[in-house]
Amino acid sequence: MTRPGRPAGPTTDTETVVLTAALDLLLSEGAAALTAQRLHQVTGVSRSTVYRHWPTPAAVLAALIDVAPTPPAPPSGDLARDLHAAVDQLCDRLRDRPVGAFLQALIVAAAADPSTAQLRHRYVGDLLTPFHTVLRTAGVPATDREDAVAAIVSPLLLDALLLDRPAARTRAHRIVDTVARRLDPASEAEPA
Amino acid sequence: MTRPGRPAGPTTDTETVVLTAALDLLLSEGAAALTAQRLHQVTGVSRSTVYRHWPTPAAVLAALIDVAPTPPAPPSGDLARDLHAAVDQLCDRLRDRPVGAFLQALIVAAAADPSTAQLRHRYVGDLLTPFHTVLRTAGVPATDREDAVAAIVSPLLLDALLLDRPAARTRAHRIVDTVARRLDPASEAEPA
Amino acid sequence: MTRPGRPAGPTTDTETVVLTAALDLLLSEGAAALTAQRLHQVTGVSRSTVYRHWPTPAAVLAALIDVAPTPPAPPSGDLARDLHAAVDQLCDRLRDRPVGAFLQALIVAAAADPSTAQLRHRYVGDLLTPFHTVLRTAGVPATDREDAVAAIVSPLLLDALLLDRPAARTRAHRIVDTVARRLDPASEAEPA
Amino acid sequence: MTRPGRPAGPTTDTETVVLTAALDLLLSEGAAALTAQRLHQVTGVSRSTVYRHWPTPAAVLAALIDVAPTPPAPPSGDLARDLHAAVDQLCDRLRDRPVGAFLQALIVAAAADPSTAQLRHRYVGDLLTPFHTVLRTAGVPATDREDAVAAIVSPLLLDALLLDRPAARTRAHRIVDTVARRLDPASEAEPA
DNA sequence: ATTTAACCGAGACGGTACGTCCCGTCTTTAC
DNA sequence: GTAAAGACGGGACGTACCGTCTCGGTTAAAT
Repeated sequence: MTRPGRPAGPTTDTETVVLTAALDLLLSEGAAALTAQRLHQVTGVSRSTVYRHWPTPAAVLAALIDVAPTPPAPPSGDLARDLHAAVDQLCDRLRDRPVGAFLQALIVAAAADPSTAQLRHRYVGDLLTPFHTVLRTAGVPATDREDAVAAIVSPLLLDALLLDRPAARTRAHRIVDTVARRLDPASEAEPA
Repeated sequence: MTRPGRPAGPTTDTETVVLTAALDLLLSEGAAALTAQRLHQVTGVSRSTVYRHWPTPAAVLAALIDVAPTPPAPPSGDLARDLHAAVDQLCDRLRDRPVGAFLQALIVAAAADPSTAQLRHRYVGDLLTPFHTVLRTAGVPATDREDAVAAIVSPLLLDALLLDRPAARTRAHRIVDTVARRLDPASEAEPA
Repeated sequence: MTRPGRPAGPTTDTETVVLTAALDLLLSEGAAALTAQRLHQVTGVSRSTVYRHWPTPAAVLAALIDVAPTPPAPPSGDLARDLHAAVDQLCDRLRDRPVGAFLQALIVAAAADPSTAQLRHRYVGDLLTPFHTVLRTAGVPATDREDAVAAIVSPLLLDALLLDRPAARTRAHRIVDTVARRLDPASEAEPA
Repeated sequence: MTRPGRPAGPTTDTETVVLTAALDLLLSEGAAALTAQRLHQVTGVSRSTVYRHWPTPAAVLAALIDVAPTPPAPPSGDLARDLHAAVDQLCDRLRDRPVGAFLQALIVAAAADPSTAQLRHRYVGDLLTPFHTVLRTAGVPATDREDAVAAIVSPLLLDALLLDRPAARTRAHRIVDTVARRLDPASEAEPA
């Protein structure tokens, strides 16, 4: 990583600075704040520079999402325990990480730039992946898998997206119990 | 004590003209198009007049929602049949009526005007009401009711909101079957 | 064809109410405040009514000027005394009455409505009339009369119009002395 | 400690273009035309840019006045001749240059922005300066000086301001004769 | 007493200007 | 080659007036 030319200067990594501030902005002011103008005001980085790196607010959003990728899924155990673990992890991310803000931002961005839809689909897919993995590993057939994932995850996302309330973790665990009991009657798991 | 002069009230049917166009705009261009400017361009109604009637885009949205109220709930039968009916009705509304667009618009509007959240909560509540009614009539306890409604409705809303695909009607019916079988083992209803 | 209607004129004293308020407005806020809107706010008289009576702000101004006509000139005496009296009267009007405000208003109004110029010329003429009368009575020839009136009156108007300071009464009297001494060397009048 | 980047300063001659057009506008349409909107229509320069340079019409007016400064006073000779020269110069400026329009504009501007008064006082002062200089050089005491300047200049300004007629040059010269004869009886100058 | 028209109030409507803000592009300069 | 500074055109925004219009209520005069 040799930088040509410019010998002096602290060479602050502009992208890091801006993206960090962008994340703060997204969480504090919402998706509409991811503007070149706004980022300039917050970071001091010149407006021209911001435009050069990310020509559109959607690009900033995409960069943000790429920067904070989904952490690897839990190893594995039996069906019920793994589902509970995945629920806990998703609830944690909905609480601590900007997953909710990301989802809202992805909808808001699509209002101005329809091409964002693809990014949104990918992001939702990433959120669902752990659950699909667990169920597929347990040998659940595709249709049942779809239904189960939908019944478990959708309510959590809806809480964050439409009702502005923390993810109903215990309700999600109850639904997991129901699902697990139906798909794998042998295991009579207890809620976490 | 009647004061002289002409009583209040808009003489013309400006509101009708604008709201009709607003609905078209919302469906064709999304929530960001519900601007006074845009409505003026589309309807020919003066920008001042649009502002006079609805000072903010959120007001237009609210008026639109009030104009298209939830149709009355179905009469009643047994649990499974009523749930299936409610699912069908919701899927129809998601397909024919701008429920999906409304939901997206309500999120977009909240980005600029946080006071829209209340409107959004009310709207989602109205969507859930039929299901709650059916389950309460059948004597299902509150907690189970919450879980059931969440498991049934959330996936449908999420399809419209995040994945831009038509409501997965058959999956919803399968989930209704599961739920109904668990809550009311007597009925062994088949999917419609 | 005798109609049994009500063929009378304006019954109420709306005009009085509005014009009184208009005068106050002119003095307190300047010529730009003589708006139908503003008069409505101040008087409570409906905007429509104001428009009905005076279609344009210039009309209000004209009505105001007609309402406050120049009081009759002083009877007469010798040249110097009469000139001093006229100066005093003009200074009083510049101080107490809205002559200064009228002049400014007449210039401001002309910016929006060039037809006001005629009104302005008439008004200035009325202000000069007493001086011309006095000098003509004293037998001063036309050219000298013009010069004398200009030298005496113009500085007073300029103070009010351009320099926003009270009329320099004593200076005016000094100029009158100079003029009178030159035009009528017999009279060695003392300043008032 | 030179910071990187391009230093300030408008690259193009936008200001020249706009101010030239502004002068034309002032003379052809009056003070009320010195609007950002109007300047944009006339010059093609964007409205934003006009606002960026002169946030208020009064600023445009001030810039115009600064652009056309008073030319240097005449060298000097005896009292009467210098006064006649100053009168001629002022009459020329009232005829050729927009002094009359400036004065009207300064009054109109004050109607919307009282802070313009200061600018107006300064401008009138500049107009009077040559006369004061001449008289002071000739040793005329302060009070007489004030009277003389007022008697000579005020009629000229009033013609331009209130009566919309060309400056009465010959009358001004007659008044100068009278004044000079009184202040400096040695010189029995004839009108130029 | 009834008619009749002048007067007035309330306000909807289209239109225009205002001043502010943001956006995206560009050029020029400095490192 | 990258960053900073900022001028510029363009456009939307929300507000404020303006002038016109219609509608409805009141009232004073003339029959």
